[in-house]
Amino acid sequence: MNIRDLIYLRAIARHGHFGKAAESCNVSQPTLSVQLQKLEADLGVTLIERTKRSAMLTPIGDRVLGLADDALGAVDAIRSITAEASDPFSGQFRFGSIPTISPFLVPDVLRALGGSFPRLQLVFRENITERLTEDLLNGDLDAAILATQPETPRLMAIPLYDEPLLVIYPIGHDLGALDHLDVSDLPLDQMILLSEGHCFRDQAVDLCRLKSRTTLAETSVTSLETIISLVVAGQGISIVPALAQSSGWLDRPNLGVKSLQNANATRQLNLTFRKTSPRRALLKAVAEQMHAVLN
Amino acid sequence: MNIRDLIYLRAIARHGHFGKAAESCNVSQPTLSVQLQKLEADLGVTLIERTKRSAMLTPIGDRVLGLADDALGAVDAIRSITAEASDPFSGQFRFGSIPTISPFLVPDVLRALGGSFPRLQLVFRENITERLTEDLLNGDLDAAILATQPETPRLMAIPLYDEPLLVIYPIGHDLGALDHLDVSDLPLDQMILLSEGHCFRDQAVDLCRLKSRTTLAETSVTSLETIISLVVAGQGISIVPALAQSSGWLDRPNLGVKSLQNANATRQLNLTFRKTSPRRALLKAVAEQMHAVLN
DNA sequence: GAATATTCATAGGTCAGGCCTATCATAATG
DNA sequence: CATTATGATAGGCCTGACCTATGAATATTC
Repeated sequence: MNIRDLIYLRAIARHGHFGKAAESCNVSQPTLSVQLQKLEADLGVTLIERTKRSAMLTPIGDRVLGLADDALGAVDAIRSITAEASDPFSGQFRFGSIPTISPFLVPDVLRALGGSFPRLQLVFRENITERLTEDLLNGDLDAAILATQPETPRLMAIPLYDEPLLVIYPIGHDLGALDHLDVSDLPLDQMILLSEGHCFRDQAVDLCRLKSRTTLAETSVTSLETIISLVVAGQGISIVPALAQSSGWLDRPNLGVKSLQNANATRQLNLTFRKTSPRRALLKAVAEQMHAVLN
Repeated sequence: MNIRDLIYLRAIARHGHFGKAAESCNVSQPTLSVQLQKLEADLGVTLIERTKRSAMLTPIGDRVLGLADDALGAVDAIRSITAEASDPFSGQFRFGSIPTISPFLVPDVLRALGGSFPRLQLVFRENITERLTEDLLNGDLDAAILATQPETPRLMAIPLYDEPLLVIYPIGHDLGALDHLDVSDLPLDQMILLSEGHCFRDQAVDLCRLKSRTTLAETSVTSLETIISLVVAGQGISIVPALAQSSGWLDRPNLGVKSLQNANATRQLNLTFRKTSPRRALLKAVAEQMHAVLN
């Protein structure tokens, strides 16, 4: 059986005439004649009763036609939705980012993407790198803004922004007296960090361990907001991404902010997605939009 | 697009693997690879995201698959109902007969057909010849038991029974005294006939006019039952088909019954159907059953 | 009722396209 | 780094869908 055969059947039933049906299908009359015979032979029943006067459906032919209409309807629906979706800048775009990026970035990014890609239906999801990576790999996510390089060759990343890391401390802290700040100057025992699982914690740890093996303070929390509050309250110092400052999160009384001189005191934000993703054009355009927002 | 393509898509989606999907479809892997590419090119979208690890559906691919399942379900249903219907002795059998036959014949015929063709769903309809013929021609009826020969070459008839015509009269009527009755003996002015439109009226008229042009009595009614009652009540005489007697309808006190000697005092019952009907085998078998019931 | 028209079926030939085997490129695995 | 697994590509074969030309049977017309 063939979709074409069902179309032919429908045409013959509608016109009650092989010749006119053939014309409506843009084929010759013998074609329809032969194809319908094959369909009938295939199914083992007579679908059309031929008269010199009219070609009319048999009862079973009528039931088959009803089902054929169902099938053809589904096929039309396939053509219809794929025609819409053939625009690469339409449909759902499901992306995520990590908690140390989303609060500073997502409002602007959503606004920018919504403006540039009006036919795109944006779905955003926040999670830690590990979970976002899983979702990327199993296809539940189209892209993610991450601060780490992909660990599997199945993912690839487009760089978005080299983000400096800043030290924050309570006003009156010794750090306030230093002109040029280096990682080695930081009192690691006063450091407040995010809890395990946040890549930003790992990055802070890596950065500090470069210069010192002193154990870090045990205090660990689950959001930058809490960390800032703790520092403001004089409970310790911390490292935060520069976007927090440009977003105004660090404009708090009693909070000192200093940049680090170390060359590697940055994290690289990137747009990560499956290397095999069929939406490369869209991803590239999205990355450009994000780059524009960030730089 | 092609039904096969949708089957391939479904197989690839189910197995997540071109090779296994190909095996399940009994084709080679390159076949699936190429056919899916063609389908994607045809629709203008990527349906499957290929990885060395797994072939997974894109979001649009998933929606297409859902519709493909609908289409394939309808196709399966077509195969299913046609497989059942390929038995020529199954499905609906819609037949009719005229009012001067049905009361004597239909109960026995329904019983006989029901016993011989248990998978046949019998639908019976009573009407006058003209309406039954219309229904036959437009396909609303598979066959009809008629007492007239088809007037159009599009219909054909299998003879079932040569039914004698009988004269009925009230006991005490002059006719009771005659040994051998001929049409010419009948007092036409006392004749009670069915109303216009009933073929049996026309046949009675034809039969009588052969011998006489005397006008017939104006009394005309719409059922044999009423005619018999009128004759019993002494209102006149009439002609009835022999089946009425074998069915016991004429076993009434005060009713005399005599056969006619004329050679043409019969009507021929036949099974009429479209010459183009695809159910010739069934019709032949049905006619044989009816013949057996009648003879 | 013979001639003409209409309609579906058949025949033969052409060509696209679906399928195969063989092979390649790339990625996962040990 | 070698091996295995997987999907893509190439080239050739062959089915089958399509066309034109024609036939057979029925309708219509004069």
